[in-house]
Amino acid sequence: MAATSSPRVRFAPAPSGWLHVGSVRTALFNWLHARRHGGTFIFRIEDTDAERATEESMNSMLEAWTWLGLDWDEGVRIGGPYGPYRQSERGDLHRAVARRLEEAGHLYRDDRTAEETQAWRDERREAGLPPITKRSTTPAATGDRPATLRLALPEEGTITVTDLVRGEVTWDWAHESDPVLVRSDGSPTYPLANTTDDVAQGVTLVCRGEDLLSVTPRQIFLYDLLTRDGLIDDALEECGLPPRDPSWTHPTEFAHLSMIVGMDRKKLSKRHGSVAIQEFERQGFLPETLINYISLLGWAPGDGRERMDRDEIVEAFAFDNVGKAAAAFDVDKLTAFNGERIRDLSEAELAVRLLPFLDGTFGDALVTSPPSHEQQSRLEGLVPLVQERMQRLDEVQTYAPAFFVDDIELDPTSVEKVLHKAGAADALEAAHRALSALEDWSDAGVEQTLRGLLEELEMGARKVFQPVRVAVSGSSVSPPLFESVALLPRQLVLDRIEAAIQVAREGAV
RNA sequence: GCCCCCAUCGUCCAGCGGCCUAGGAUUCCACCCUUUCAAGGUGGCGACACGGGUUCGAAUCCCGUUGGGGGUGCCA
Repeated sequence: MAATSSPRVRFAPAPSGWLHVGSVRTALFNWLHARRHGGTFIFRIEDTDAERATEESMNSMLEAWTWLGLDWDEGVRIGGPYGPYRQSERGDLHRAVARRLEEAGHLYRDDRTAEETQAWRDERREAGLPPITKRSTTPAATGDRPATLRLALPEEGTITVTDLVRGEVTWDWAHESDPVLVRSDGSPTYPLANTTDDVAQGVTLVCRGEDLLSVTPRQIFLYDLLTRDGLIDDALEECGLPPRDPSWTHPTEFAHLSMIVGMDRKKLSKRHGSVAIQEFERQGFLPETLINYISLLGWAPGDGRERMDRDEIVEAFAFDNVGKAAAAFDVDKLTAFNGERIRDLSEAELAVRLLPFLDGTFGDALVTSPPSHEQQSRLEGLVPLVQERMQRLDEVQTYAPAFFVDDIELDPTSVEKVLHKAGAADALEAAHRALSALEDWSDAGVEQTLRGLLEELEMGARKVFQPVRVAVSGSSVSPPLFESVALLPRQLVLDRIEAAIQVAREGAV
């Protein structure tokens, strides 16, 4: 059937905390697979744990995903034909499914409290026995206290899953503990909700983190129960939810992605610097850099390409070339990629991207929001001067003050190293005189004038240009000198040189 | 403890039995360019975890060891 050839995949995060790089990698690979094969990418929110799920977290995840320039075809906010897409709004369905499963004899009641179960597990472990809960060894519920509903998994035999990245993996049912599907308070758990929704929404391929690999056997077992005898369809109808497409079965393909770790091979965490996507935005990483870099964590197109845009990645993506080993997140390489991408931007585009780092959105406000005409043209003049010396957009903040603030502070080290050296005051006085008289206030004009000083003073370029650089930019490290001078108003440049002459004289005494 | 997964330069990947004296990227170092810092160019350092097999031949296949990771929840 034609309908089944079009994949349906989902990204289904639990909304607690921020979206971080590990989740983005999982979501991205799902998205890539959908786009590569003309499929559907579903953004579902799994907020069954009322204790941890927050609205704020959900919103920030959606924002981060959007910032990355990615979209979704069905899901929260935009809806779709198989909603709702927030699990908390599908509780009726999950309960209806549980009731039918129980009626069919697949579930059993376990009325031990969480504490009792935990104590039992500890005992088993101490005795060197596996703490596996099975129907045959669980004491019958008495009926007079709240009980959980557990799914009765097979007691023996094996199950083999063919994973797209891991190959064949086999488990022994005897080692699989019966999962709780319904808590003693009647609320559905992840194993129930996740599985039910995958089936109800026609998911064809499940791509997620390796941490969920061990959960796959019970999930497949459940998929089977749900689709057998139209159980899911009856439950859907009972709850007044949209029916499934008749061609759907249940997820048949799995892809478990390895973890992303820090450079120390430990689980990625705050200790490794940024993990939240918004943090990268704030630091001046381009969304396209993140997409490119993250796509290369555990995957490569196979032809040696590394710098790729989104469409190129979509075209080359395949689970066949996804690696099994955990990948370390290398900020240095990400940063190098980012620098290259910044250089690839047009000057106009870079100016737009730089604005949030100048208007106070991120960091100090050096320009008004929106910028004045004067500020805008100054920015446009600044862009070509800084473009090739930035790895991250936020670095513009080290260069920008000299161009947007009248009073600059002179860097003490630069003063010491440059202004307090013999000849500095002479060079500055000569520069002041020459620039005062300059008629053509342009890159070429300034260059010609300042170069002319070299012969006149019989001094080396370094001896002449460095003092002027410190005077005008405030530091011995700055964008190109002539262009910087030409970009500023003459009077401002002359004032700065004059101020620097005072400093140079003081140091010489 | 038990179950499962993983293992090529510091890091990310290529390699899928002979093309490998192991290739690219990144990092680091050197040199060139240069008025600073960059960018750019050139070159260099740097890895098949270990031990057994299989084979004419192994980074590639099998077994074991070691080392990492995940799971073992009324979290997801």
